[in-house]
Amino acid sequence: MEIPKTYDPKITEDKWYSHWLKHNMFKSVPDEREPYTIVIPPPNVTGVLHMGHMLNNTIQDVLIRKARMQGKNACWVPGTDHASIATEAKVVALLKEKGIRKTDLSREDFLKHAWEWKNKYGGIILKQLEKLGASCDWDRTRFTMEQDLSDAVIDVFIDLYNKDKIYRGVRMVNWDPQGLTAVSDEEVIYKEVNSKLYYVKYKIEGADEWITIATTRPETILGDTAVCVHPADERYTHLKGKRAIIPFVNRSVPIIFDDYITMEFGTGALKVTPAHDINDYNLGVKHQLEVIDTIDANGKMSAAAQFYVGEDRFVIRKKIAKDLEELGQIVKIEDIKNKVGYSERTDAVIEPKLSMQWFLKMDTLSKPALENVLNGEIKLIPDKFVNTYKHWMENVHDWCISRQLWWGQQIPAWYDNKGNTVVCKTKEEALEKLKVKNPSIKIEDIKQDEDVLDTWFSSWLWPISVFDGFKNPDGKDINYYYPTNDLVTAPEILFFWVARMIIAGYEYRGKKPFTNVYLTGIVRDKQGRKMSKSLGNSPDPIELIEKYGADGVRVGMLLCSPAGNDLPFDESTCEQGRNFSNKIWNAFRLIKGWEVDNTAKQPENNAAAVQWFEAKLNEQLLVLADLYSKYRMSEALMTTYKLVWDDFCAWYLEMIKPEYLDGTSLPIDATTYDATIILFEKILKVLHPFMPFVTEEIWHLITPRDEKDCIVISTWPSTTAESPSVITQMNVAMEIITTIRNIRKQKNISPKEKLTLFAKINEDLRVDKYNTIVCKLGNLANYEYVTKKVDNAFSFLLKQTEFYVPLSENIDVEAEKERLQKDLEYNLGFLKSVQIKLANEKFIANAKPELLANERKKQTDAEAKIKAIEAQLTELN
RNA sequence: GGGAGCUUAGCUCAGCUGGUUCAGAGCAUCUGCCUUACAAGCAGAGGGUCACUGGUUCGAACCCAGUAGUUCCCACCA
Repeated sequence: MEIPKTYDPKITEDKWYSHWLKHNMFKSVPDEREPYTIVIPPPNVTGVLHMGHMLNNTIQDVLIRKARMQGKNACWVPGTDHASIATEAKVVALLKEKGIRKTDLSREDFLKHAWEWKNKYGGIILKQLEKLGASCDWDRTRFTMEQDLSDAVIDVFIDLYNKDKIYRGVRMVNWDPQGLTAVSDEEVIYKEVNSKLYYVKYKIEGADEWITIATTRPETILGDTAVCVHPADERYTHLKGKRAIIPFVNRSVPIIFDDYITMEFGTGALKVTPAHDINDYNLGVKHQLEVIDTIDANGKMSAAAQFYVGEDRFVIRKKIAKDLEELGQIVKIEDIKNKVGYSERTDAVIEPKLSMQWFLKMDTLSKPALENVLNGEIKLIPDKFVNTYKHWMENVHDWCISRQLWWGQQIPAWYDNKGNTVVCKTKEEALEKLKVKNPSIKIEDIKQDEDVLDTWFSSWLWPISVFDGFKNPDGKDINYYYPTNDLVTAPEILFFWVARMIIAGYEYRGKKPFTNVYLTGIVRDKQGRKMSKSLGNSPDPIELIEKYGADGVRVGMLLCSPAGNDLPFDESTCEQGRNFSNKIWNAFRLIKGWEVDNTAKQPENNAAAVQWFEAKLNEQLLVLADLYSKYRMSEALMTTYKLVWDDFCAWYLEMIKPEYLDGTSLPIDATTYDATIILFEKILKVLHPFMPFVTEEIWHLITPRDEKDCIVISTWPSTTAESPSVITQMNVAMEIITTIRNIRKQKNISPKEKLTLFAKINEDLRVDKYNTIVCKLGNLANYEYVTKKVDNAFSFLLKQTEFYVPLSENIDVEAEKERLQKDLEYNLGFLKSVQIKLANEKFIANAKPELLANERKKQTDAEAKIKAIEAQLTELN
């Protein structure tokens, strides 16, 4: 059979993925083995795969595949998040296209549309993960709004309410005027923007005097209920007890004094709008100011504003400034930079707004979550994030958990017609409970709270709820898989999600939810910008897979992604990944093409090569184990890459490759061939977590196998004791080969021209079994030992052995001398530096004994080498 | 405003508790090869005052201080 020259991912990827699924190779059920568990950070159900997911899920897949091969019961739980605000916004937009307004629909009808949408499009992202090769146990796919998970959310809410950790109250919250809901502090992103600072003068009541305030938000003037200055500010002390007149509305408001004011800012006088600024609100509470809510939920001026009613606050900002100017009340306008909060989900400017919301008290809940990260029970990788985590957890605010949306878990709070509230699961229960306070109540009088819970209030339970830990707290699954092992996620959601999962884990299982948190970097473009849909700078991962193959893209992503460092993504690394797939493919093609001689005895050089590569592989497996244990994924990949490309392909295969005679290939002896197959299969296994498809394809082509005998469930190669001498001996042979190649290059000798090599070597240093290898890879006709110098030959020195390569052309004696002289100087310098060290009493006194011994050895080695060079030089003269 | 991190070759990064003349890897570059596994390849080579300044030390890319640049997190300055 003719094997194609290049590896074609298109004909292998779908084939193997469905094969794996067909044979349930990703499936996990509890058994006697040690579990290894990862729960996926559930992507938004509205999402499509982006580069961040690619990175994230590639890492998870590498970890899970490796664990599976190491004999653990690997379980990767996939799923999606209902993402209430994002999904609701999407459905609202979709309905709008059809000419339907959300307000025209009942809650039930809207939810019907939303579920329809979810059922139709909600699975896209999971399908895309299959393209990447993600080895999730798809039978365990969960959705944060499916029945069991929603039940868990509601139970937890009720439980926390009963524990007095949840309360309801009117607070200043972050209002998203586009999403029409409150959002939590964490969902507000502050950006620095260019603004204008308007200096506006207010008339002092009953006096021919004005006070000038400075504001960036003139549109809130209509809601002003005071002017505030610092008590120590002498400019304003005479205004004690006076009142100011608010423009347009002509409202008389008190001038109050509070040391909250920064006298240096603006004019030192602040307009106070308790309804639309958190600081002003606090001042209002303190000084018992009236609260006038002049901006409605949509960010438009409300009736209470009296003027500009129904117009957008930003339109009004300009208009009001112009109108004030006409009134002669604008003193000046300055350009300033300030920070404005934007909604994480809708990117609308956040409006501080007073409203009735539900909150979760975080102070005591967060304690164990902080402790157990600080004491290393839960590890953050890289650990620099511990600081950030600590800071957040120590300053954590109460969590606003209610959202004015329909898509999500509706808050299980029930109200009667007399202002009574109960929290419980069903309306019927609520009726019973309310009857206590309100005996005449009928079920029709009971209304459920309209709000739903923050999405994160469901996803913080994810590691428990995916295993039915709430429905069945003593169940087999939860007890077996929980705590999970590794969580792989982006640092952006460390507080949103990771911290809260830890809190929930301790609160509801009394145990951590996971042991290691691997925080990936953020994928950026070449200019360092974050990849995002709005910037359009993110390549489509699926297109990349089409172009380079899933294995190529996986390698490309991982090559440049140390934990926690941002990843400047460049498509060229995917190209490197694709080339690597091809390299492996061609190694297979070479081996597969050999003719095997079952009777031939294994030549000594082949035995040496096999022995060497076994040692090398063993050595690198130990390196890999160490790197994996430290979650150094890109280094583990690079180590694998070099092992395969350099050691296996460039050296080992070249060493044992049968020679060609008269246009036909000689057969290879069966011993070497069999050993090579075994080694190659080990190589494939080591590669498999990174490159599942190409390795599976070759796995089946290199050896005929049962269809159930897949590399996915093969066993990770074991290691033995190290044999460093084999490696160092071969290193010498390799060095000789490289030097000969170097000489060819320098002297312009064709690689085809056979050379002869003479070595003036000590008997005890000779290891003859490598000589044939040297001859083969150096393309030598002869390799002979001599006892004295060879004339008219290029010479070089390795490990105190002189080598000579006789050349047809005459040796340029002067050039040789010069080269040797340089070499001599280098070694003299080196010797000197060692001698200085050894002459230093303090060094002798302080250095570790093994270091000292090493230095002494260096000294004798250098001396010997110098002698050898000097001898060569005198011979030349 | 507070805090954390980063700065090593053209690019992306290693360099563990200071100790080989210590400055490394991959990619890119350059040179020579269409050598029957692979030009998506082979062989070879060149590239860096380890951001800057000072200190500690027998010895500093590594420890300390300061400076500059840069990234991120937190915070209610109108």
